[in-house]
This record gives sequence, C-alpha cells and structure tokens, in this order.
Amino acid sequence: MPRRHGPSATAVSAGHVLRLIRTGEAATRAEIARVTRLSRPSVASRVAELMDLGLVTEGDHGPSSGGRPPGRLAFDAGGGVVLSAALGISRSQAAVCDLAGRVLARTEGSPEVAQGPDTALPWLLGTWERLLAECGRAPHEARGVGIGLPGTVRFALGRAEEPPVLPGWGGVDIAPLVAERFPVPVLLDNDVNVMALGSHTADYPDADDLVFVKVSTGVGAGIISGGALVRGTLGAAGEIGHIPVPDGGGTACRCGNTDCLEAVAGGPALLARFSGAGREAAGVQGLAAMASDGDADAVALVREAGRRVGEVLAGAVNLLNPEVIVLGGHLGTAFDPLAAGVRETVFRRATALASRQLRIVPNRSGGEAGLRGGAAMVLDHVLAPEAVNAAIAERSGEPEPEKAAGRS
Amino acid sequence: MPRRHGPSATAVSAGHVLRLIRTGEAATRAEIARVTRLSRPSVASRVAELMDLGLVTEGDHGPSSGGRPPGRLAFDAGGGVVLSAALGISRSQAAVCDLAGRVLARTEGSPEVAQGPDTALPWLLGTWERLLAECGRAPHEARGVGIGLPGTVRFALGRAEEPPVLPGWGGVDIAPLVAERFPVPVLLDNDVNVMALGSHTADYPDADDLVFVKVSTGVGAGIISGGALVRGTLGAAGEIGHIPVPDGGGTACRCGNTDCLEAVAGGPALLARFSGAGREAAGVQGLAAMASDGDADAVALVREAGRRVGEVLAGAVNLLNPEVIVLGGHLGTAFDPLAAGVRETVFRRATALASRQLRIVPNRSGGEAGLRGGAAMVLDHVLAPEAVNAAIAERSGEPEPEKAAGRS
DNA sequence: GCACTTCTGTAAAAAAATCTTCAGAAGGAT
DNA sequence: ATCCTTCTGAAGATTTTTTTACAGAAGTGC
Repeated sequence: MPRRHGPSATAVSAGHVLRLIRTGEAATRAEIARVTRLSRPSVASRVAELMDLGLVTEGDHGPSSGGRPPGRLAFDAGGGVVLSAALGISRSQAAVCDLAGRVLARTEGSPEVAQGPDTALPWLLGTWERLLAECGRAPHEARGVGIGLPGTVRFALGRAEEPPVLPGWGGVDIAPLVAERFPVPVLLDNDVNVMALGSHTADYPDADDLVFVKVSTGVGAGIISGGALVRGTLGAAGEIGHIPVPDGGGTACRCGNTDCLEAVAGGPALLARFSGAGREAAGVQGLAAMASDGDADAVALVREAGRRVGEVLAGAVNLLNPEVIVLGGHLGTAFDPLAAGVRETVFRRATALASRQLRIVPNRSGGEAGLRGGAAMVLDHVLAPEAVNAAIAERSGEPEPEKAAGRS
Repeated sequence: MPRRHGPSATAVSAGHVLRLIRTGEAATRAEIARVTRLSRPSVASRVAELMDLGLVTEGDHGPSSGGRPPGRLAFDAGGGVVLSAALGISRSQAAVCDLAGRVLARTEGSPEVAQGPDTALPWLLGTWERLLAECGRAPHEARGVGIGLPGTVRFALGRAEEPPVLPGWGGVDIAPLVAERFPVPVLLDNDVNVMALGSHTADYPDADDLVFVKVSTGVGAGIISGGALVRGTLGAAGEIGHIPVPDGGGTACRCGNTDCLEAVAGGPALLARFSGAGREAAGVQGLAAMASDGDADAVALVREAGRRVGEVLAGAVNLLNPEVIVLGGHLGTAFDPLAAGVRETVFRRATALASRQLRIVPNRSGGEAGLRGGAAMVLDHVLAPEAVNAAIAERSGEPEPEKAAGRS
C-alpha cells in the first residue's frame, strides 16, 4: 500500500521525535519510522536536526534482528547543561546539571542570600561560572536556569511576592538580571515546589499526583497534580505550615495565628521541647540524626511531629487524592519515625478511597532535591517539543523572529 | 520586506486559527493574517476549512477603517451541539447545548438512575433524542457527550470507581454504551468536578484557580488549578465531605468516621437540628428557601453550616490558594447566610497571603451548573486545536487513520 | 462622482517537504 | 564464505503548501 504524500494528519515534528527518544518509545531510526509512520528519509532529517542541536547522539549498535543492526539513538544528556540553584536563608546551593537533570557539579554554603539579590546574584552567577569551569563546560553551553527560593514566588512573573521571606527579594525581576549573563530561559519558583518537581522527576516519575512535604525549620508542601505543579493565584499553594491543627494548645506562631502546624511541629518547636526535657541537639539536623540513630526521646518527638503533620496531610489527601507523599526536609532524614507518625494519623483521618493507593515515601534525592528540581523545571521548558522546534527554526531561519505587529 | 516561503517557525494550524477566533484575539481574515504572520490566502484556506466543519461563520461586516469593511468572522456556536447530563440519586438532568456551551433544551427528573445504567442509559439516550428533536437538531449534529455523576469517577477510564455512589454504576464502561448511539467522544467525570468546570467556563472564566463547593445533602468540592481540573490518582480529589472538623461533637458519619464535615454541615444534619428545635422544612431545598427568605432559625442554621464548611475550606485555601470559592448546591442558593459563615471562618483561619485575593461568590449557573459543565468538559476536548485539525484531516483524507503497527 | 483605501478571492509560480528509488553498509544464517 | 536480511544514506520525482501577483468588491473622503 503506497503511503500518500504530504504531512500526515497528525504532524510529527522534530520535537516530537525527541520526545519519543527521550521516553524510550523508539530508540532507532527504523523504529521511529514505524511508530510515526514517517518515511525513513523524513526521520533521518529530523534526527539530523536534533543531532545538530546536540540533543541526540548515536550510541552503540542495537541488537540485530537478522540483518544490519540499527544505530541506537539516545538522548544526549551531555549535549548541554542547565544551571540550577536552591536558595535559602541558612543554606544556598548552586549546581550545573546535564540535560538529564543529573548534577555535574555543585556547591553549598554562602548565606549572603539573605542580604538581597544585589549581593546574592553576583555570587550566584560567579559560582555558576566556577562550577562550569570545574566540569569543563563553557557558559554558552547553558540552555536554561532554574532557581528555587523560599517564600511565595510568582512563577509566571518570575519574581518573589511581597512581602518576601528572603529580605530584599520581593518584587525584584530576577530573570532579566540572570539573563544578562546567561541569555537563556530563567525560571523561578518556590523552593518546596521545586523540590517537589525534583522528587517527581528523579525519584517518583510515575506518580503524577504527588505531595512533597518539607519538614525543617518551617513546614511546607509542593503539590503536583496530574503531573503539573499546583501554584495557586499568588503562588501561595502548598503553604501548609500555617494550617491550624487540632489540640495545638494555643501555641503562638510567628505568623500571628495560633496552633499553626509549623508552630507545633516545626524545628524550633521540637528543639524547645527537647531542651525542655533536659536534652540537647545540634539544631534540627542534629535532632533528626539522633532520631535516626534511635535515641528514644528524639524518636518520640519526631514521631509526634509526624502525627501533627499527618493531621494536616490527611486533609490534603482527602482534598487532592495523591498517589505518594514524599517526606523531605531535615526532619525527613529521620524518615522512619516521621513516617510512622504521619502514617498513623493520615490513614486514620483520611477516607478509605482517598488513601487506598497512597504511599508515604522518603525523599530519595536527599539534599539534592532542590537542585534537581531546578534543573527539571527548566528542562521541562527547554526540552518541550515546541521549544525544540523553535530552536531548530531559529538555527536555520531568521535569527530573531520578531513578534507579530498586531495586538499583543 | 519579502517574507520567506515555507512554514513559519511556529506552525499555525486551522485549530489554532479557531482558537484565535473563539477567544476574540482576531475577528477578521486580515487580522488573523497580521497576528499569525500568515499570508492572506493561507488564512482564507484555513478559514474555509473551519467553515466546512461548521465551526466558523461570516457575521456582519466590521467597521471600515477607510476601505472595504472586513468580513467579521465568528465562532459558529450553532454549527453543532453537544449532549450533556448531570445524573444524581434524587435528580437527573439532561440537555442539548450549542458549541458555546449554552443550554438549548433540557429536562429534569426521572430518578431511575439509581437502578443502574441498564435502565438509566436507555432513558438518557432517549431523552437526548427527544431534546434534539425539540430544538430541531439531528442526532448526527452531536459532536460530543459530557456526563457528570456522583461518586468518584475515573475520568481517564470513563467509568465510576468501586464502590459506586450510584448503585450498579461501578466499573461499568459507560462511554462505549453511549457511543453506540452517538459515535462521538464521551467524557465522564464526578458531578462536582463537572459543576466546577461549568462554573469556571460560564461564570468565572478568568479565575484559573477555583474551588466549587456543593453543599446539599452531601458536601463536595471540585478543584480547578491553573485552569485544569484536579482529579487525583483515583479521581477522589475534592472529597471534602469526609474531612473531620474540630468540635464536631463526635457526630457519626455514614462513612464510619466521626465529625466528618458532611455529618455536621450536610443537609440531613441540618434538617435534624431544625426539627429538633421544633421547626420543619421541606428538605434541604426548603430549608435553603426559608433561609433566603430571612427565617431567623434557618439563617442561623445555614450560617453555622457555612462556618463548618469554612473550617475545612480554610485548609483548602492554604493548600491551594484559589482565587474564588463558588458556593453551590441546594444550600448554596441561600448564598448570603452561607457565605457569611464561610467567610467568617475562612478569613480567620487562612493565612493572609493565601486569602488576599480570595473571593467567595455564588454559583451563578443555578441548577444548570452541571449541564453547562458537562458541555464545557466535552467542548474543551472537541474544540481543542489538535482535535479540530484531526477532524479536518479526516474529512478530506482517509476515513480511518489506523494506528501505527509498532508497539502500542 | 471619483479617487483612495482596505479587504477578499483566484490563479500561477515558487518553495518546502515529502515520498520513492537506488545504492551501500553491517551483521546473521546456511 | 556467501547469501540474506535489516538498517542507513543520497538523489530524483512528486505532492503539498505557501507565497506572490492580479483582479474584484465595498466602503470612505473630497
């Protein structure tokens, strides 16, 4: 049966072919031709374009099925890099990641971030350049930048909401400042949202309904629903730290309310109770370490915190029906006691249906969740079929396809 | 400057042109050409295809800007219909809607639905045919079917989850049964989800983060985040009826738990308390009507119910940061007292940031929310650019573009 | 009333993309 | 070792799509 000419009913672009290769749906030219019903030359042309962009490489030969073995095509994770950062008051991280989202080089430290973008941004840009050199990459190889920072961030606007958690960052248009040095897409989001994205992409890719909970000094959540982040109107979605919990005992929270989850189960509250019982711990991390080591007092405290977090999460489970809840943050490193507490209340308070498929799992990315998430965020954007097609068109067409003259 | 030939960097399909016309971004051929940077003949050809499909009509002449006035293009809402249904235990509705989602003809009643699809489906199909005849439309003009039904529905699977709220409907593949009579896309979802979609599309189209709350016999919510429905793994998202409320007094709920929102603020609970105070009402609707008329006892009761609902919604606000909360359902018709109670607690318990832009508003669609939502659900699907392109390709190409022979 | 401007439609030409055909490469099977 | 099968690349032919060019239609303004 001769195929008809011209584009098929469902046009298959180079970006679409990249998706087939990335997801493993088709690994050789012949396979792509079969799956897409495109002719071999068409496939070859698209693959060549992707190779030009450095997004695809020809790997080892595949298994022969009786004839010449196919050239196995693979997504070229090394064909570029993305820059990633996780900013925080007590800790900041920066990394260079490959196109698969793997961390190639990273740094940690430098708390100058709390002094505002004027001092933090130069540090960040310089750090990225140093990290690029460290792993032998040129700055022009960067294809995108993903940044997570505390507080509510207007993803669409690319800046932090007022009032900011990080002093001085509110209302500042950060993306253009970064783009001066790295003229590529710059994406920003809330730190926990980014961690959720990282956990989803790196550790639980099949869980399209995922809630990432960060339990550290503060308590926050990043919500992924149907594979996409839930951000809310102002970017304030996932702020579970200030949901009131029953039997809070009237504990005052820094937000002005009482019985907030954070005031009851956050790091400072636990540390205060720990020292009230005559024990001492080196911060939240120390407490988590002691709980992991089996210290009875610490375990009890963390488990109780888990119960409190679980009370709020039960509501979230009923509301969102997630598939997995990931426990992250410093207290999340003491996974067993924390999860025990969470499970206790979640499975008691949530409806049978909403919790039927629910799994409560650890953050497998450890301290890299934020960095991986930043990379994943911008990779989603940069590797999307439309973006890839646009990149191909730009490479062989006019350099600047200026916007239409009509109404914006 | 001469334009270059061939497809532009961003291919603009007929489906995309339809979107421009539907959203009002471009209303004339010349305008489309300017916006898309397509040549006039290309635009004309795409417009002609859309006219062939009955999706676009040439309306009255637009205002002249010094020369021949442009032919004003408009989305042809009358170029087809969609069938919509909102099934429930005590009430079922069916409607024929135009392509703008407006209800052309509707019926209400017939509680045979509780006997399972075997008896309800024939009624539904027959009712649709009757309604089609009523508004002078042929069955083949139907382009899609959207159905909302109580309980958790697996949207992707097109059937209700076990155990079903509607007896006999669990696990039944409903879409194929409907498609036998109407060979068009058949979409199913939870009734409240569908109402949320209807409220979003018809009444609050700018609110991309919306929570629709139905307060009737049961209490449930439909969540729209970023313009898309939040469904959850099993389709159980939005089941707020069984979130435990503080100070519930140990009220037993039919689900087995205690202090569920539904057990405290649902219709039966309110009616019981009303009659306990020596008053009588004709069901939930009657109670709502009395509250709307200013009956002091009824108002107090509804307002108290609003407070209870608000306690749960405060958590949802912190979690999802919606822009609007729509109060629907029978009790929602007593909007003022209900909203007063909801506002009271929501704005006390929710964080300042999450509730800063929050509006609590009435369901403006009244009893049509479900019907409009069913139409909106399937229209989203049928009028999507890809679907439109596929329809055009099918019309002038091979009738059955059989699937690729490769792996599924 | 007439020139001008703007918008729309048709036809021919150019460009792009696609497919088919042919030739070569590389391993497995007999 | 030779044939066969499968996969890949290159050139030519064909189709589709798009653009340019031209002609007509329908208002406005002088």
